[in-house]
Amino acid sequence: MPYWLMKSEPDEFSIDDLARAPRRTAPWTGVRNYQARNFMRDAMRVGDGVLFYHSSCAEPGIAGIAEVAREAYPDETQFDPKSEYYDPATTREAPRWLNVDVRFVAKTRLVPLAELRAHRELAGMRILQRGNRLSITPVTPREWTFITGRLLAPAAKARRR
DNA sequence: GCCAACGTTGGC
DNA sequence: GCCAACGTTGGC
Repeated sequence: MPYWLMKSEPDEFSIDDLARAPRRTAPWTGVRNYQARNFMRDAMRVGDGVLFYHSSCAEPGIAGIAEVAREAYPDETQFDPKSEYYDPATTREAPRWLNVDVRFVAKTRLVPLAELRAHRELAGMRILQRGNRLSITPVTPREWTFITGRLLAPAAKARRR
């Protein structure tokens, strides 16, 4: 199953906001980058795993786990002149921007960027590459397993001893 | 606030 | 289609 990392500025929409959302589900609106949009449109499927990443904040890093709850459909904010994501160039007939819905799975400890960088196993992650700015990036099954199984479950590891 | 990196725009 | 200028992202 495919896995993803999705960035959000916690001041705008945090893992806590997702946990408090009705049915713990929210539309991932505001993506205005074609590569990120295409991931949603072409590859994201219901049930895909999502690492919820907090960016542009005091403590950037992975803050929780979510899952794709609905496949891509037109992003309403592109039609709303009052929205900061308004796009006057798009139309209802041919919407340019899409969003998926994301459902809360778990809040985790904050795994800081520096910690991700410290592990060889994660060296290939898109988020760690120089100049990476994509707000949605694929995560390999290996990376997913390493992060969710090892970085996020120290208790389970301790029990095994 | 700085700055590197990258995407987009628009003139030609 | 090229490419310089400009805007944005995001860590520090």
